[in-house]
Amino acid sequence: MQSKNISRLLRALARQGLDVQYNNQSYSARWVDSPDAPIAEVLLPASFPVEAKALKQLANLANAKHPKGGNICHVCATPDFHPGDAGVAIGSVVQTSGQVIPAAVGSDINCGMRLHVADLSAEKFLARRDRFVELMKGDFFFGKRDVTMAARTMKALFQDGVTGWLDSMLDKSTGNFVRSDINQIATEIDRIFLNGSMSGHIKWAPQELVPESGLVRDGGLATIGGGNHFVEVQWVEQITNPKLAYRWGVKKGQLAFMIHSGSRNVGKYIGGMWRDWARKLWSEGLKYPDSRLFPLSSITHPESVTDYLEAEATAANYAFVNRLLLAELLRLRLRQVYGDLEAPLVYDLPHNITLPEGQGWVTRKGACPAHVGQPVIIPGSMGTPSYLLMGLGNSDWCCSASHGAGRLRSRFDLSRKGNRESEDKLGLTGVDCITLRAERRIEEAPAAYKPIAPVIDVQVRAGLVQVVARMHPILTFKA
DNA sequence: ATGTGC
Repeated sequence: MQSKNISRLLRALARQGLDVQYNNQSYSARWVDSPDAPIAEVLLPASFPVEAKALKQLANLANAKHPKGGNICHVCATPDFHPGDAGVAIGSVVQTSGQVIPAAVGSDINCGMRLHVADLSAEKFLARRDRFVELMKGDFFFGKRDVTMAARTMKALFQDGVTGWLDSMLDKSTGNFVRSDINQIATEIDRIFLNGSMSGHIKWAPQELVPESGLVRDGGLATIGGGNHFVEVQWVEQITNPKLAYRWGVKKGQLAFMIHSGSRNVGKYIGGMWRDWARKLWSEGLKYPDSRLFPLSSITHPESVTDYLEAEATAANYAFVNRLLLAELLRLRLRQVYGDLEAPLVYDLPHNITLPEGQGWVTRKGACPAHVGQPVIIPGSMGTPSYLLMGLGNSDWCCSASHGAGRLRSRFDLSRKGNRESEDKLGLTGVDCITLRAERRIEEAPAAYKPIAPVIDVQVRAGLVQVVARMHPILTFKA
């Protein structure tokens, strides 16, 4: 089944010291001169292209054992596998003990997905689409927003995520939330991974966002962000597992609202800070790794690992609240345009995060946790379906699933060549995408991504996930 | 990923 191109690629990699084999829907990769490193595996259909850069990055990750303590236990990658800018491939999952690798998460801390549904037909939605778009434009059309928030609320959300934010919205004298719509948010907390609350600390947050008292002007909360991030209105076109779908509140014909966003500038700030610190900690008589991956050892520097995890959690908390507030904007406008709709949360889960699992940690970069029975949300693109699935907790793949279809063509390639390609060739025919930046529509066109169906299919066949429902895009908002 | 950039 392998094409000549792939065979040629594997031979070229072998000459560079990277042993890559393909069988049974997966590549295995290992640097020949590192026989003790675990063999990295990539789940990928034979018909899909694979890039040398991404394979090298994954083998480097398997090679990122801390020389003075710590272990790489397991490295794998999901079918949305493609090269990353910072030396770690998107779709990588690494299980470690005695060490964590800040670069394996990077800057986009707690990038994740959130899904709501509403009892509203596509027909009724489209009848007032223009009014809805007009209102959402006002909400979304700026990369920055000036949210004015009490400093104590900001502090609470950095330290405790959604729980902290809810606590700060409580009127202590009456025991009620300051606004009645917050009641619904509180009842939905069990539908957020880790309840949207991790152990963070304000000392890791950008200083200007955590004054002692007063008000904070924040430009990141309740904004979508760039790249592949979006807010999308979809239609539930197929239910594959009715029992689970009903249990999770999803029905055929409903409208779905999907949010893909992360920790914005906070993750950039904290991720960048720790990328630099990990490198500095490394310079204590150790040879610099060529891969630019600098693991922190919990054996030689235990405080560095607890500090990093606390810092990562601080950004993760911000991301959970960011998605929550984006969803509240959506619900507000839906109610304004379509009347009293509940639009309940189905699930919110991170796909860029380090979690304690097994004897150590699992770091996923562009990969969803997919533990047994857990809801998993995998978006396609603005012109192709997205999926709601259930995790099967497959330990061969570190209990993970892909976070999307995976990029096929770079943003740069599309901004340079895409503008000269036809709408049809870009897969944009019939796509309703609202964005102020025309190039975003090109860079994020369906042709930028792998076809989602085989990506889902290979994960179902390999026993990572089970499909619960499929949603078709109606309207996409890009920043 | 980031109001970015070969």
